[in-house]
Amino acid sequence: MAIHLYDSLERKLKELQPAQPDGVFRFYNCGPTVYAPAHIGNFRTFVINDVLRRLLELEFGKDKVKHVRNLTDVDDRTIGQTQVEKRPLGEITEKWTDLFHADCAALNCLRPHHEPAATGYIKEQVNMIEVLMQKGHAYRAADGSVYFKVSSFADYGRLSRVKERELLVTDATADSDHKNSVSDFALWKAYKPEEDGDVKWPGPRGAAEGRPGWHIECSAMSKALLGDTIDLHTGGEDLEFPHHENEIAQSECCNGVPFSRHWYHSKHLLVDGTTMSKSRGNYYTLGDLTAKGYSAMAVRYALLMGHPRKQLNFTLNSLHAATEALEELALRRQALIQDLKADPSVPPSSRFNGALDALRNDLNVPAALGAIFSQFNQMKPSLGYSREQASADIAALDRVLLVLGVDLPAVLQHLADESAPTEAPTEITALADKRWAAKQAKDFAGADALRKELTAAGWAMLDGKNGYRLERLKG
RNA sequence: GGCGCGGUAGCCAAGUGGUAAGGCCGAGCUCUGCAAAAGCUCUAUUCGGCGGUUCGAUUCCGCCCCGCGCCUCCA
Repeated sequence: MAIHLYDSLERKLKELQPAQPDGVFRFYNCGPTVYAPAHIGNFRTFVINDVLRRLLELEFGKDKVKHVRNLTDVDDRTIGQTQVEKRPLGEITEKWTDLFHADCAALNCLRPHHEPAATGYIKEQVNMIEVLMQKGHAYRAADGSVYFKVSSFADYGRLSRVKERELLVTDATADSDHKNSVSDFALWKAYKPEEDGDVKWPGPRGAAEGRPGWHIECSAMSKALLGDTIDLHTGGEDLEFPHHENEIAQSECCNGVPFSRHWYHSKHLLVDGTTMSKSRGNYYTLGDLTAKGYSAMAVRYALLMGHPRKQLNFTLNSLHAATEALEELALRRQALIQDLKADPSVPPSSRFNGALDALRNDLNVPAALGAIFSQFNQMKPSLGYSREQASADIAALDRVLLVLGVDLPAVLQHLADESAPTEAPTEITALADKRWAAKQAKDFAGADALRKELTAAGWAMLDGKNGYRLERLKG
């Protein structure tokens, strides 16, 4: 079964295949703007793209996928942050890039093969703008900025059906600076000393010094790293318009060939049934969640619980469900291996092919998870489940979990860290010792009374054969 | 106003023209003095409402109600 993915441009499921004769699948995923910590909504998109990349690698081979994801390190927001923090742009973007990478690693996202930063490709962007100006698709405005002339590209609006829209004229659009038309968008922004600090580069021929507009970076970096026509371009639903619409216009007018053969947009994450916002108090970063004791792997799993093309409602409740589901999987896989002496390094069975096919079918992750559990629930060391079967089945499980990027050892590690004996205060250990003694003396009434005291004090006493463990009660 | 999406058990969430995956929560049982752990089992006659098409619709069509997202620099 081949991989089929919904194409936002043609609005139908299409098979994914590399176009180039080298058989390498080229895909570009719009990355973060590094001016603040990324939130879990951002990560839903990146995790989905990570699963897609892993699936492509399974399908075409590990060395047959080229994944590029950019870092937007110069734009209104990053520059705005230099004013807030009173630090140079580079320091700020480096700081947030580092955190982004740490979060990605914790979420078990593979590093893209290339992660170009916009400031590293100024020359390529300037070149592209110059070509667009030469071809009459762009013009210099009075202040030295350069704008793309939307009316020069007949196909404009095909992706987002923008022509069918009534553009809402906001202050931002009405304040068209020096644009000839509200639809035109900036390719190059002339330097404004009062806003831009020392952020500026020499501009395209005939333009003022300044900085690139947002959209051009993806066009230029995609061209530089993947070529004029790529196999797939992805991003969050919000990027469909104007960002991707503008990218198509720039790239196709510059290169004269189709920009991307396939477009894919994942839907946004909702939190508590509505869009995330700081004022609503439903805005989470990965750090916010891990600080509450949840594992990053559980967050990844929770972000994968819904279909990528449907808004997913994330709640602390669903994160708890994710945590429990993952632990169940990890613990039972481990128990199977131990009980049956299974060896997962054998060739995989076909047991989880249904889950894999669900992924190949438009990245239906929730269906895949359902298939995983219903199959996994049948892997019981009861009647006739042999070591050989278990080995091959677990190998198959591991393969599909690898595609999902679900790292079970990390789950077990988190579990171990969590239940590591926490230092109990001496009065608690004294109570526990007393209870243990009472129990040994078969004074069960006394033991129960002491357990109650411990519970009231917030501690659970877990009896073993030869001793006990104390665990802090949650909540 | 425009574009688009969705309403499936307490929560999250797949799905199909032929009669509802899965996870969480909850319940019962077994097993251990108790507790925990583990094991077993159960948990939507029903898919927002009303019509229509059909032998048959949650799945197709129409209308209505409700919710959500996006609409020039937010993944």
